[in-house]
Amino acid sequence: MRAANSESRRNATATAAASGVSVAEQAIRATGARVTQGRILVLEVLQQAGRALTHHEIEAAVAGPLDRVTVYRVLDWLTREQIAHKIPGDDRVWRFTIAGQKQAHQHAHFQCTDCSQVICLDDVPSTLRPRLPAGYRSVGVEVTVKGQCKECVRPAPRRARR
Amino acid sequence: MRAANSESRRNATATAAASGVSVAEQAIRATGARVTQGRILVLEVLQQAGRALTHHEIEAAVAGPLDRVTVYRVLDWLTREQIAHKIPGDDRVWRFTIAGQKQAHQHAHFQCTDCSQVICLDDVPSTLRPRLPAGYRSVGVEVTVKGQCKECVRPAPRRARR
DNA sequence: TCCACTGACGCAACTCGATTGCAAACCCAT
DNA sequence: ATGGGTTTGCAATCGAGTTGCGTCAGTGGA
Repeated sequence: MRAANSESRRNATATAAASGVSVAEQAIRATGARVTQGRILVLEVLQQAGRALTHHEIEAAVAGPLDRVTVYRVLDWLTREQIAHKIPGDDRVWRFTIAGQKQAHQHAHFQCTDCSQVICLDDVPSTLRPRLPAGYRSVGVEVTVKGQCKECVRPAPRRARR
Repeated sequence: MRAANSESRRNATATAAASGVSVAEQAIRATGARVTQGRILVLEVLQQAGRALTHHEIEAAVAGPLDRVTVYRVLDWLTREQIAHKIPGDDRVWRFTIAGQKQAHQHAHFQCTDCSQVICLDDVPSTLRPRLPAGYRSVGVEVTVKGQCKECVRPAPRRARR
């Protein structure tokens, strides 16, 4: 996962390569907050992953320069800025993805019951609106599909877990 | 036999007093496994709570005789037997409810963003079936409504959290 | 370009829900 | 009642996430 990074990052950010400024950096600068190495690195990792990543995975992908706690804090900040999205899983571990634009309050995820991996699902029936008891206020709806991912459908399940 | 739930639950105490055997005990006996004090007590607590309870709340409700670890193990067993339902929350704490009959694979919860309390929602649009990537297998769908509960809608939010 | 200010970082210690190992206690079929 | 397989209680442990604090570095002004 590490080795592929710099390569694909260059591709994914063609415009950035031209301007010398990555899309990640632009997104961070747009918030008005400080643009730091940690924020750039973590955001780039998230942007390249096609799925939700755990803190562990992110830390490993960033590989080296960033402290464990810093990764936590950056992720927390990204979540507060609504650049990233924090997902609770069945293994008591947070997972993070870049937050799409449309996904604001209606979002769907798939979580594998075997390896706990989480991916985002795009097409959600946005008409979903369960009835709440009187006095309750709905802010958003999360839909999580449980099942087995492509790898885990086959005989030998991946043993990931965390 | 397992699910004598809904209506008889209200009279659980009375029934138990009359017959000497609680609905909880009956449900446990129906599994074929051992009927122990711990299992009976925990299940009764769950049956009487109208909402999802944390391990802490259950331990407190059982009040005394049961070890912390035993409560964990009983809850784990109840979940495996599908008598109870284990819900991941936004505060990294498991919550448990008695599992209804119909709710097997389609289930909805409400979780308060302020106090983290979880309640079960009954009427879920069972037509919900998001499209998965090729090779993925769906087992069930969980719908979680985020928002504020009756208490937390008002000015002063409850400070529960864990 | 330099400087000062403030927010971010790194490190270490800590929290707390949950899990595990093992001996003793318990349930229940015989 | 009894044997033996399950459960329980206790203590130790795990691990994701958090906090406190001194230092470092991005940023805006001189």
